[in-house]
Amino acid sequence: MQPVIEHHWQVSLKEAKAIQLQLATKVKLKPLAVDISRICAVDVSYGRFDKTGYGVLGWFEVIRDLATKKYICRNPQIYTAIISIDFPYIPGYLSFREIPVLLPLFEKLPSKPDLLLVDGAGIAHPRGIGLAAHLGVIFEVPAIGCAKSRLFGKYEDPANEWGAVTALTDNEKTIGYVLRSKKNSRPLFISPGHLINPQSSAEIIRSFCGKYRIPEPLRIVDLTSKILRKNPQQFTLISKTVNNS
DNA sequence: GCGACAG
DNA sequence: ATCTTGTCGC
Repeated sequence: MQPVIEHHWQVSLKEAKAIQLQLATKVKLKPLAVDISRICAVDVSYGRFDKTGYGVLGWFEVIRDLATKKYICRNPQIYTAIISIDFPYIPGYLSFREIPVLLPLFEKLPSKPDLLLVDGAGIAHPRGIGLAAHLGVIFEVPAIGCAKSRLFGKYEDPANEWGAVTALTDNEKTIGYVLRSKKNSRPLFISPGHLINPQSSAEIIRSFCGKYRIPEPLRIVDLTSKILRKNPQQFTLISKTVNNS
């Protein structure tokens, strides 16, 4: 799986902004059928003091439980890479920090997934192109952004009950949903990334949530990235581009 | 100028 | 994101 759209990653803030404005025009929102069968989830964790990025891409086969309407993940395939990150963390520019770490992982995928789940914003972003939207557009694949906190948009707190949702808006326009994926836990901020709409995004993420706040596929890659950071020697890396130390 | 601010 | 022990709620 190769990007359909290529651009430089080592850019200035100004160039990064220009790239985002250009890519934002390519985002397409549309309903997505819920009978997805192959999905990907990605996440990146960081080194304590150095600029090391620990990227994880999980490939899962999913089936939907007819009774509970929840998705169940099967045959997980985990891809990992350890790559030096040079772009700083600047709210609104997370893509330029994390995507370079994930690119070598996507290269190894035999085919496109039906859906990509991302730990970050979709279109609920100052320029409408958060990490999930950026990935969706350059790979031309349906994507959903599932962030643990708000980056952009207005909302009211959803009721403190599993599954409660409220709209995430921008000038009265719904750009995503705030979902209480677990009682007594902070809600999730869901927004479409590409080739899906706000409603489908929230429905699908909700169907991936069980007893934990984070939906299963994202929780698995998140936990894996932390294990990778602590114990990299137990993994077969797709790529390793970092200073020896 | 001040506050907000995914990971 | 990362650091970090106990502790409150389900």
